[in-house]
Amino acid sequence: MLARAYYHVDVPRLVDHDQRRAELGEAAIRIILREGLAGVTVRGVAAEAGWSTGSLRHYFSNQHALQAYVVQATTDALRRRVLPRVQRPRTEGSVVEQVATIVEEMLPLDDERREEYALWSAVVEWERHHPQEGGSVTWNDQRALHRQCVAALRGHEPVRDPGQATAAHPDAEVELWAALLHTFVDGLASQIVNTPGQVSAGTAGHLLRALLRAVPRPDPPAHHPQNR
Amino acid sequence: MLARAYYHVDVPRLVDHDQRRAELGEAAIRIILREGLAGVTVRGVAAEAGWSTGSLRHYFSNQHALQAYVVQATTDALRRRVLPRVQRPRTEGSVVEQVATIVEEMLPLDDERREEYALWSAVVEWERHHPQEGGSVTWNDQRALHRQCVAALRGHEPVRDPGQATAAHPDAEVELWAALLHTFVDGLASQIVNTPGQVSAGTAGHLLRALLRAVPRPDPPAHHPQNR
DNA sequence: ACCTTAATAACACACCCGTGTCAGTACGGT
DNA sequence: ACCGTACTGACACGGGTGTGTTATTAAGGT
Repeated sequence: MLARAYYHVDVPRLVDHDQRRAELGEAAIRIILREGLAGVTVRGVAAEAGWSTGSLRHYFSNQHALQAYVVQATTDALRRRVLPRVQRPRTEGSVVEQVATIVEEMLPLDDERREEYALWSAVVEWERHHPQEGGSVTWNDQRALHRQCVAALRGHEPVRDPGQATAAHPDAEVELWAALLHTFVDGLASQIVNTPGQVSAGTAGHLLRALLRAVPRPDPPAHHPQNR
Repeated sequence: MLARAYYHVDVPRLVDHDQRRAELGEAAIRIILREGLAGVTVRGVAAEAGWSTGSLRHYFSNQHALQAYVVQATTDALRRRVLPRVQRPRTEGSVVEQVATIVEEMLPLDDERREEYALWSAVVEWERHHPQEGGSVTWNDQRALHRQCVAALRGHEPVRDPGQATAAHPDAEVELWAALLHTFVDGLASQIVNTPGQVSAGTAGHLLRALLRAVPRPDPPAHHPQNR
């Protein structure tokens, strides 16, 4: 018995657990988009993946474990999808337009980004109902996007002289405007999804650019140079 | 038979239906605050009010009818509670401070306003899942608050000369800043409830006042005149 | 070739839900 | 005093859910 156990221990026999869990995650994401995170039930996910509940319970002992994994997998997938788009280098157009295109990558302006936003909202909702002592995970991503906005707003300073621009715009003020922008983006996203007929994608773009134009700059340009 | 029906028709016999429905509404509101709108079940509300499901179904034939009534009652209650606070006349402090106190009446900064915001979110969520052809009801309230912000921002113009201020600040620009403020408030509320440890009431107040100070004015004051 | 064991699937149990039905109760008009 | 009717509460049915148990299957090491 002991000798035999020595041979068999730690040998995954048939299937790749991680791959199976990934399949489950994809099925669960489809359900989240269809019915929300509350629709992620043991039976429902198993049926969506074409399994039985018993098989699913071999990989996730609890509904809680299942949902926790799905939240984690969704967060990772969103990071892989959204971050490259946000961090894509931008050189064309005015600075206002550059920052606007960065921010618009995060807004639910078309079906693809609406899906991403719905998944993101599900993750945030999960974290709100299951606060963990290690702090919020999504808030770290929020801060990453926050830093992205900071970097973009630094580019908002006079482009000719990037060396001493920090004197005109101290870090504190840039941080403040990044925080304002961050909050404004959350509000825009909230309005777009909550009042679909009232705030359209075009309206959101106009509001966003209007706010960006109001960011104080050392060099006041002509009247409407960055308009279109 | 016909003669008797003539005497009995339209005579409510024992209880006041409206009052009973109001009792139900209060019980349902307690459940919404505890478990969300999805927790408003026929059985749950009846138990919360101390009734049986059969009695409840005498007043609401469906769960849908129950929830629709609860949403309507909640909307009315919120209007009665929040609007007077928002529309309270403000004369003291700088204009930035006046507008800030107006906006802060709508933010979930303490337990009372957190409750109101939770109820409001439940109503918005209901309207998102049950769009009605008559347009959004809550959007009308949003627009009322929007107009309140417009009026407040008009006061943001030079106080000495309210007559010709409309020339310096045309209506379009005031409308734009009111919309920006409206969106910003939504984002602030969203951040406060979604990331409780990260955006405190004080942070929200600072961000709000920073944005308000950035509203362009014809008369640039001294460096930090309205700071405290 | 056999046998252990992971993997799977089916079922059972208890709970909660919406909804329908129906018998009992109490009030108000006659 | 009586009777109809609004009101009330209890139960039943069908469906869904989480979770635990158990039998069946198949693969891999010996």
